[in-house]
Parts: sequence; structure tokens; C-alpha cells
Amino acid sequence: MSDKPYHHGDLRAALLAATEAELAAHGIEGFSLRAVAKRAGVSHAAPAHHFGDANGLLTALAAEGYGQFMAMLHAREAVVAHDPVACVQAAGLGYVDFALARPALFRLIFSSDRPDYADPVLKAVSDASYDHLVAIVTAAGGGAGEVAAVWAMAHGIADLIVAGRLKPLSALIPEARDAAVRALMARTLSSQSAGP
Amino acid sequence: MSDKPYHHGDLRAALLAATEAELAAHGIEGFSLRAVAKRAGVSHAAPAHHFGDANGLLTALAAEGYGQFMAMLHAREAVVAHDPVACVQAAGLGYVDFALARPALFRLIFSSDRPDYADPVLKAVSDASYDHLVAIVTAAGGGAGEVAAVWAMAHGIADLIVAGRLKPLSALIPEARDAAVRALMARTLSSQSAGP
DNA sequence: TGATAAACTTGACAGTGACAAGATATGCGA
DNA sequence: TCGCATATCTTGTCACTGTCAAGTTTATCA
Repeated sequence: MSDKPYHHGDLRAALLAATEAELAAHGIEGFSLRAVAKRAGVSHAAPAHHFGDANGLLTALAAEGYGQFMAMLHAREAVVAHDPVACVQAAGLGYVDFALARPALFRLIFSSDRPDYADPVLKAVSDASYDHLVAIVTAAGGGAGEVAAVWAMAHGIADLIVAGRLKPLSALIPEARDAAVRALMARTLSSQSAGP
Repeated sequence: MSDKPYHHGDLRAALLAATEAELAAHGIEGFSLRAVAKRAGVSHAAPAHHFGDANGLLTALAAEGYGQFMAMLHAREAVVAHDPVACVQAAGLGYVDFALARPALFRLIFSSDRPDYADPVLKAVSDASYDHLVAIVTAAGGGAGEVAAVWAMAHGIADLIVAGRLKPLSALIPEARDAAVRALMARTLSSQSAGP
């Protein structure tokens, strides 16, 4: 990798990495396809061949982002696999972990219109994450109401943190923050008045 | 308003209205300052004099949006003003009302980096809405944990609906949806394990 | 080896936000 | 009523953006 060969080798992966770096640096609203290409060291039109257009690139990155998202959930769930209720709380912790670790990716996945959810790959990983949510809530004895409650609570915490609106929570040391998130998630499984 | 006078009269208000219409039509990520100017029937540089730059315009609209947001909360709370717990549930209903009625404004306020929260006007209305949240939760006997729980739950429901991720909830007829939201909000006030 | 396809570059186009400079209307003091 | 300062709005220009068309380089494979 001394002189620049005409063919990159794995430009697709390089562009995805460059895009994530650009998003982390400038946010989705400051995203620029040409800046991504420059970061990857290729011409401004190179991404088109691999991703079609800018939204195609963001769609592919969103799909990849779901992988990181699910990995963080699984990492938290793995340590309490034996306890279904603790597993749901762990999912909330993983949700927040992802929001804190990759805020730009979080926004891309959950608050952007640019990724195309008609894309079969993105749709598949998106559906898989929802199926996982249903599975762990069901395992904890919850129904449709609990699924909505768990998702809304976890998402609400994470999204408000990303938006910088829950400083009292995000400013805590990790252990205290985890405890707080666990306490919040616990409310979603309390079996009072049935959900929707 | 027959022939076009050089001076608009109330261009500032017209630009804010045009911006909201543009956001509703194309979303924040499709926002264009020149399209706003065209919609308001003025030149592309006219907005600059009133708002400085594009972010200034979005900041002003966000501040105005908080007014609509709070109005929808108050409309719901007014009918149950006597019952503190129902009042918190009503706030959740108003939160969702706003997300359904003005999704683009919701995104601008809660999921965009473009409005400048250092702006004194925006900061004031933003702080006021938070103070209101604390007030109604406190009135219902809640502490810091309940404030976070109530906000996260309401925001999570609303944001997932705006993102099109809670179709089973947003597809319900209004009465059923309200009942579901009330049930979800009720969970946040259940006094089990203290919050953060 | 030579043709066919894939990967990438160059150049052009309309559209964007910001800025400077000019045109027009308003308002206020004399 | 006049005159001038100022607020308001327009026009023109700049660098930058995403997309498309056309050309150049490399890889693949018969």
C-alpha cells in the first residue's frame, strides 16, 4: 500500500468506514459524499459504483450499524442469559451502550429518512432486531403491551441521551448509569393495567 | 396583496410558515433555504436579514414549535387538571399528539443538531417545557426517577411513531391509541424500585 | 494474447448556503 | 414638506454539493 493503485482492493469497506468516521465527525446533517470519498482517498464519483447514490451508501451503513447494535445488546444479555427479566433490562443497557458509543450511527438508524428500508438487506436486519425484542420480552412473560413499553422506554432513554437532553443520566459514572437504566427498564415489566 | 410591494410587511412570520410547510413536505434532511424563500415569494437572500443563516431560521422555528408542543400538552392536561396522575398521562397523550400532528417539527426539536440551543429564546422555551415536566411529575408524587421515566416513555413512544416503527400503535383509531398510551404512561409512575 | 467486464477518474451540470454590493422603501428630525 | 439615515429586499457571485456521462485503467477469463 505504498503507491496508489488504480483499484483499491476493498473500496466498499473503506467507504463504509469513512462514512462512519464522517458521520461521527459532522453528524448526518453535515454529511457529504465528496468528503467521504476524499477521506477514503478516491475520486468523488467512486462511491456511486458501489452504492448507487448517497442514500445507498447510508442504507448500507445503516445495515452494518444494526450489526453493531445487536452485538452490544447480545454482549449485555450474555451475562444474564439465565434470567429472562434481567435479560430485558440488559437489552435496555445495550441499547444505551450503543447510543453512547455510536451516536451518529444511532441517529442514522433511528432518526433519519435517508436509509431506504425497502432495501432487502436493511429490512432483514431491522426485522431481525424487532424479532429479538419480541423474543426476549415474551421469554420474560410479557405480551404486546410489554413489547411496546420496553422498546419505548429503552429508545426514549437512548434518544434523549443522544440529543443531550438527559445529562443527569448520561453524566453518571457507568455503574450508576447502569443501575438507573435497570431501574427504568424494570418499570416496563411491572404487570399492572394491560397494554395495547 | 395584489401587486408585490418591495417590502413584504411581515416576512419574518411568512418565512417561518413557509419553513414549516417545507419541512412537512420534504423533511429536515430535504430542507432548502432557497425553496423556503421561493415559497414565501421573496429572493433567496431575503431570509438572511431576518434570521442570519439557515440554522438561525430553523432555531426560530424550533422555538415557535415549542409553543405548539406545549399547547398540545396543555390541551390534554386541561381536561384532567384535578387529577395529578391523570395529568401525567395526559402529558404523554399530548406528546404523542404533537408527534402525529407535526412530525417534521418534532424531528426539528428533538432529533436535529441544526437549531442552536444557545439561543436565549429557544433555551427559554426548552427549559420551560422541562420545568413543566418536573412540575406535573412532582405533583403526582414522583421524584427524579419518575421524571426520567415519564419523559423517556413519552418520548420513546412519540419518536418511534414518527420514525414509523410503532405501526401497531399509530395505526389504531384515536380512542384505542389513547388508551394504549395511557396504559404505557401508567407504568412510569408505578412506585417500585426507586429510579436514578 | 486479446476481448470483455469491472473499477475508478475526469468533467460537466443544476442546485445549495453564504456573502457583497446595489436597489428600494420607511421613518424621523428639520 | 423635505432630506437623509436606516431597514428591507434583490441581484450577482463564490465555493461546494450530488448526480450523470464519458473516458481511462486494471482484472478476468476464454
